[in-house]
Amino acid sequence: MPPSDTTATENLADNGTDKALSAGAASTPAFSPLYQQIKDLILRSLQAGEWKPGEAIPSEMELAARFRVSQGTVRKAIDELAADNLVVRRQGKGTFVATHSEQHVQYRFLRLMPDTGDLDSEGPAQRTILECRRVRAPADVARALALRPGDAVMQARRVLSFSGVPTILEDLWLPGLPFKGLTATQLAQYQGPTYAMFEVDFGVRMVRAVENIRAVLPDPAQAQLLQVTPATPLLSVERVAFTYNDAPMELRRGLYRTDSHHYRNDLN
Amino acid sequence: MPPSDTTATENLADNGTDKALSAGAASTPAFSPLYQQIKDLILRSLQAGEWKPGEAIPSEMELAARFRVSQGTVRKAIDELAADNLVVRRQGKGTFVATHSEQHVQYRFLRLMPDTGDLDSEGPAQRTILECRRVRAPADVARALALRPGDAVMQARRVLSFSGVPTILEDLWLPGLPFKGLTATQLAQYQGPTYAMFEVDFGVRMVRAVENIRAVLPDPAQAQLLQVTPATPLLSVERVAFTYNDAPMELRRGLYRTDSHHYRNDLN
DNA sequence: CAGTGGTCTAGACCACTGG
DNA sequence: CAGTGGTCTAGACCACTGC
Repeated sequence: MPPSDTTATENLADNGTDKALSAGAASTPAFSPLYQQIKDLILRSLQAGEWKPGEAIPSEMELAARFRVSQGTVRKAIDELAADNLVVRRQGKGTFVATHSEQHVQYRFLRLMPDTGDLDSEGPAQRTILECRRVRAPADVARALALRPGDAVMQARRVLSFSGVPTILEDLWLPGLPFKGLTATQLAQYQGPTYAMFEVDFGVRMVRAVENIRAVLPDPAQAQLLQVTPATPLLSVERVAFTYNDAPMELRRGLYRTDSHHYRNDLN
Repeated sequence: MPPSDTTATENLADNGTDKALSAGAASTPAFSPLYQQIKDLILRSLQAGEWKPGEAIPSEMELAARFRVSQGTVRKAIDELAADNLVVRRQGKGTFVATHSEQHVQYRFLRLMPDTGDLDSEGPAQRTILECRRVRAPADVARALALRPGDAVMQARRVLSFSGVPTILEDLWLPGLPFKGLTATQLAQYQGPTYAMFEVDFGVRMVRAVENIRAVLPDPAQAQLLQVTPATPLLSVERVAFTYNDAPMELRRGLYRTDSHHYRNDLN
């Protein structure tokens, strides 16, 4: 138990009778339930890498003991973390840090589906890396990644093909510091989702993302790479992916062919 | 309390000691926790219209008494209904049947956002109804709506404009029986979301939807209605909306201009 | 079998709403 | 003030996993 943990728990109730529900500092009038504080503490540990993706976090009883709260309170905290896909519960086994590897759906963020057939009846996508280099961030990229214009970023371009048909042309932009040393070989060779490779090789876990979608026409170069005519309408999908803390960690600009695939979205 | 309610509760635990967690019939080996059974019962009441959209459902204590379970079990059932957006909890007031009227976000299912500015800084969309008539369902429409080809359906076509700019061209297909009597006037005059009108005038509440998105070029007629050239790429958004029971109740084919708007999607 | 998460209960108290 | 949902606890038991 690191000393930072002790500091962090000081604001919590230290027995079952007198509760300290409000945050310790008098400057924060905001009420925060205990389970939320517990959730934040666990979140901080996840962020700090106390448990790696795929590993089990301590059992509910252990966490309850550590934070001096009841199991039910820890349970509610973990319930929310599970709802946020940060953690996965497995009855009889434990609670595990979510990972983009070994996920029941192989591509958690890819919403492109073949028009006929199931999820990945096409098998895995073939990746062709066209480019991977270190460059200075253009203004728009810098803004999206919360960097200063001119900061170093890794930029990669690749084509994903399904059943031999080039279907997705993507440009990836990654902040230079955490992704220092990224190579085309890495992008090409890694088996499994690219985000899984980011976890393993760079310790960066993507937690959520936002996509902005438009219909566009490709320029001649893009058309050639996707083997379509410049008059073929394509889906432009601009994605910003975030780690913990809502820190943007990737800007991805994709062009999707939708002649035999479609972008699927479930609205609740 | 209708007599059907008594029948429905017979399978539940009738005191705190001996639980009857599994479904009553021996033919169902599936284990179902009590709170799930409660959830299903409440769901059935919602479906049956025991409480109308916007109305309060009974308090947790009342429901606990009615079903002979603890408040905590009812709470967990309602929590899931709230997570599914079927019900809205308001502390100090009660739990209310969700409705497309008076919703904090006015267009729950419309993901098109202006490139600049906030949600509805543009004000409400102007609706132009081009068509509204009773027709026989083509094969593809019938399939989407779980009808037989040739069954009667209502078909409507409209243009939505933002700040005077025609932006969305939509074709709506609705099953003829529940939507008998739908008129263009109704579609044009109703203040608020169309789905709110469906609740009020037809008792049909849309609960979830699925959208399939592609990039397409408009045919000449479509281009003219949206005031774009036939070479302008557009988003094709095909939506199927469902009521309770996952019964499809609407097929909507939309063409979205994305020159000053974009389709936004949050990935978790 | 012990250990994990999952369900259920009963009771206490808190925060918010409205009369 | 009474009534609502929201939090927290303590303890019991169930279902699942793996040794």
